[in-house]
Amino acid sequence: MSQVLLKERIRLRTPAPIPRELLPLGQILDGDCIEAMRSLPDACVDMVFADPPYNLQLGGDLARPDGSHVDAVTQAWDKFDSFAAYDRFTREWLTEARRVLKPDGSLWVIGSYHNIFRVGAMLQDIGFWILNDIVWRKANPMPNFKGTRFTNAHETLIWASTGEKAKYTFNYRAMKTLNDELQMRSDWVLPICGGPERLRKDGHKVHPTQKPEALLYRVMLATTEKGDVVLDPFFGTGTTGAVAKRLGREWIGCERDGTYREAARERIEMALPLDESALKTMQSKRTAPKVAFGTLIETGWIAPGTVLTDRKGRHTASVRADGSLVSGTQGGSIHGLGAALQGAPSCNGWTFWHLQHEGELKPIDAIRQLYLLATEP
Amino acid sequence: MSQVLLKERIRLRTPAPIPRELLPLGQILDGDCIEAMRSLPDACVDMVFADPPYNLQLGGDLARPDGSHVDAVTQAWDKFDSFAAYDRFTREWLTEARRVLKPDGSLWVIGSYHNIFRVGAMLQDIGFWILNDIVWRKANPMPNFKGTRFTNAHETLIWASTGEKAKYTFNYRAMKTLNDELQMRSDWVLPICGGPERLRKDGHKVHPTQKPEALLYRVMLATTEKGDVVLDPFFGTGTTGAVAKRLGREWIGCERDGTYREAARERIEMALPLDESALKTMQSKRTAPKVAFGTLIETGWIAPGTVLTDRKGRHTASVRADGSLVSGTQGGSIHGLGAALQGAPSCNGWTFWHLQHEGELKPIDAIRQLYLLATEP
DNA sequence: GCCACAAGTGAATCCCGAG
DNA sequence: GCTCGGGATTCACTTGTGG
Repeated sequence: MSQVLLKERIRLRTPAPIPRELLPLGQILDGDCIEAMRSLPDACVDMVFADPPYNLQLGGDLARPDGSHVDAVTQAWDKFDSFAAYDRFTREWLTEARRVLKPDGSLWVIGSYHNIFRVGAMLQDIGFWILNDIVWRKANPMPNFKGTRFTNAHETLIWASTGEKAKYTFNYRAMKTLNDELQMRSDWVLPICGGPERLRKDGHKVHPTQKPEALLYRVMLATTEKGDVVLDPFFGTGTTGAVAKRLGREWIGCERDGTYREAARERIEMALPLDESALKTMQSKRTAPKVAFGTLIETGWIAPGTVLTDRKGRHTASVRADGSLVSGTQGGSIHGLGAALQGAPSCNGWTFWHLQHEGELKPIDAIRQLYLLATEP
Repeated sequence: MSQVLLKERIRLRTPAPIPRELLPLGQILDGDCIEAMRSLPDACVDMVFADPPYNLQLGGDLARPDGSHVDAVTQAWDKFDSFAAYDRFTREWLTEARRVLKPDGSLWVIGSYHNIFRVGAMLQDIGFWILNDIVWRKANPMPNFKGTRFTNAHETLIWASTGEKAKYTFNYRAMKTLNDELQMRSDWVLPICGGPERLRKDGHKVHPTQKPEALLYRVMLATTEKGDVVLDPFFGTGTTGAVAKRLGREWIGCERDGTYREAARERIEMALPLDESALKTMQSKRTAPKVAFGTLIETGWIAPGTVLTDRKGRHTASVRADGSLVSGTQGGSIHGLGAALQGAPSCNGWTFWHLQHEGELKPIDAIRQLYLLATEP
């Protein structure tokens, strides 16, 4: 590593990235997820997707420390014990998840009303910063047979960054495209996992709570980049792995049940990765190559002296050779002058300023689009 | 009282009911809700509906893309120093709510991801038993203006009994009728409170977070009987009181803000019948299922990489992972790219684009029909 | 009166890289 | 850490205005 780069890393307190070959990519770690995660280095994964047990009877993990028998009379206290035990378990795996996450990574957890409130409160306590709660609205839920409550027709996911100020990945444009050019909302309507997707053996479900691949597809497409590493501490039959493989993401799983591990391996083996061109998604302007207004002047797409107006013709300005605008005695960048004339704190000059083009009044952003199209490789 | 009844009460440890004239029915108690609730006897109300502060923790100002200013919740009542302070507050009012609830009564709380996980965990800790979590899917939520997250399009309600073995009221039949003879689900689509229902004074909303009457209507119709007493510790402008009056329930409110109390009194006095549109909304069928093209990709009905053509095979395009299409150097949504390739101002991509399906060239709309058929409840 | 169009608004944890 | 400034970013619905 060059001295310059090394110094830069030290200055930014950014640890060197973990070499990929040191990570168990594409592997299902055997055993308890907390132990398994402890075998991973700090800050090595880009996303954690967790589908923890919902119920409070978690067997070995949640046995009382002293192994004492619970008397039926003390049932109320037992509940408190169960919640406390579940909370301890939750704190432990969330803490490990936080440790292995890169600072700019994010966490997803899915749960139902039995556990999601405890998980959500705990992850806030630990320092995660909730970005959204997402409702998976099941298109075809199981009815409430006894007619005693509302049909439980949804599950809740929490998406959280590693802290209030932390950066995170959100592929806004891809989500908007996926949702017919409307912003993707926090409620997702998706069918439950059934049909050929549902893993079965001898006519029985292999896993009781197999999640639909569509759910993981949206999660990963929204909040990871191609090549990112996704960790699933409750791997089950490997939905996370299968979708990661399809979408060109790396994955690591933890699962202590051998039957699930075996089913997951087989399944992921069969999954087909998408090819490069299909994986490309609509990119936002933020990540698109930047074009300065001055470039349009230099390259002759807009001539110096051109008169720009706002959409209503209330303000006019003239383009100068250096790409600045002048309006009366005021001058400035397309953004600065637009803001000044409106008395606004800020202004996107690209959409504020218009010009006559082919008989129509068009925002100068349209000219930029033409330029981009023409110079596209 | 007969000896038999008295013995029965003793056996069931059921205290004699509180005489109604000792309760402040139809009154808004002035002051802090915890103090106000302490003035009520034990086990005297059938339902508590609570809309506590959400502890939003908002940052600076937020502007819309057009530069206008978003009117945020900046009231002092939503400010807490820390999660710990919020938790203390939550524990106190929940404890009082539990005390004043009859054993067979139930609790409703509404919140957002900022607070609902803490409230949910706390009420479980205190001994409440969650019966359902309900998602209020807003028909018209505020968008995410900066494109940084999923549009926060829902709020969460928790419905809980006083304990695991407690009885509770659930009017199954009424809910099924309200939902066009289908079981009422845990996700409710309702518009936010606006229009003539929204209380305004001098052109400004009286309360920043007034809840729609349709929401309270469904809550009360589902989980109380006529004549039941409903307590709202965070009464605000009295949506709970207005709906209770409409539905023949008794109500008690707590509110420390005089302006809110005054507005609530006036409003409940008027007891305007729910207007036609609100009623219609409440009783309408679920919204027609809308399927985005992206959903067909996520759910595997159309694979990324699939080649689409128009009916005559003049144009071809390839499907990408986010549901966008790419044709040569051009990309876009099914509608946008269709329009661009034809040089048309607009295009219905669903009927324009076709694919080979079972040996025939079919419009992609046919696949959407198959998907709808398969996921129909 | 009606239609077309413009303007306003709702519980919101709402930018980010360069220097 | 900070500031500075370029420039990216909205959906459904209601109300008001002008013709």
